[in-house]
Amino acid sequence: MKTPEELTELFRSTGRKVTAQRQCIFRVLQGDVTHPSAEAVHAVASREMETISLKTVYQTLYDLAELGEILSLDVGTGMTRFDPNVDDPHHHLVCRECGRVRDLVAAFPELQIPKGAELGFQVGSAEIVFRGLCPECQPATRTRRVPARAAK
Amino acid sequence: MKTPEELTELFRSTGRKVTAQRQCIFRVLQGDVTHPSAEAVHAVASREMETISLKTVYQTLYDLAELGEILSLDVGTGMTRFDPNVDDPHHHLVCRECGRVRDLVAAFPELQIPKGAELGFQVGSAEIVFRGLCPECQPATRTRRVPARAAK
DNA sequence: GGAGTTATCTACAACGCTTGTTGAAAAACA
DNA sequence: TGTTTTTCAACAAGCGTTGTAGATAACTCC
Repeated sequence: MKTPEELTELFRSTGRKVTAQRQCIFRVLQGDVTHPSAEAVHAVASREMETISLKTVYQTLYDLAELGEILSLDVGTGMTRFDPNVDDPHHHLVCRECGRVRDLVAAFPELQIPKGAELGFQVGSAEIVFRGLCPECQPATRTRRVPARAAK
Repeated sequence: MKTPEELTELFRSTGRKVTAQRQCIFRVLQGDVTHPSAEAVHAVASREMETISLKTVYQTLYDLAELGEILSLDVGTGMTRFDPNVDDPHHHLVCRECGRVRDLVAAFPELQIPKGAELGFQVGSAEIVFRGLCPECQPATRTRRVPARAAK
């Protein structure tokens, strides 16, 4: 995601108006690595602007996603999460206990679909969700392995 | 997923009662590869039992998922999809136009998380969603490639 | 800097998917 | 068949999200 100042420019240059609410949201997202939900963004923004409405947050997040400045994700936690990191190609780690989401910065160019298995689909991208336990939700001991198998 | 007869057994042996509605749902799911939503299952079941309620469908799907006979998936199409294929380890192809979902039967054992990139997560599984266009939604020409890169 | 134009704001209501509640009905077991 | 217990259908409500309204603020052009 660009800086709040650059986003101000970008919004203006694409015919969008720049409001205090929007700049507040830019600031909230800046450097956020928690993949907040709209509600979470709203909660933080509210600390600075008590009257900001959830609808405004949704609208601005939608605009940012349309401009390619953030990603909207559905990782199965029940609500859309937003990711300001659009520069590093990455996938996601999702805690199956608390729903915490973190970026896993890595490309997997070796991901080859076996011939014929694509069933006629014209595949454009692949998203990987790694499920497990975040540091806070882990019991005492800790091991590490990645059996890339079936879904949820 | 087991056969309707085996599911009947399984339900009884786990203290669940077997009703006509449930057996109807077993039959609807049997061999379904379209990853139907609860609504879709309900629509098909309704053709056989006009009065079957959506709630009953949800409840039965939930039971089947609990018994490990089906998988419930969230692939970002706005509603939970259900997959009776729990025997083959597989991932999913999702059409970004129509939301169609198909199984991609393949394991990717080469999916290694770079050291340190897991941020302390204890990773247990990986789900891959391949996004693209299904045969029905494709324009005339057709190419094939899999740049496994960033998310949605 | 001010008036006009246009987008955005808040507040509110409604949406789609899913789940809780209820009394009635049906399955299991004797 | 009678008794117990689960499940049923119908209804309403919950959640995250989106539509609508008039009021307000940002931008443009003078």
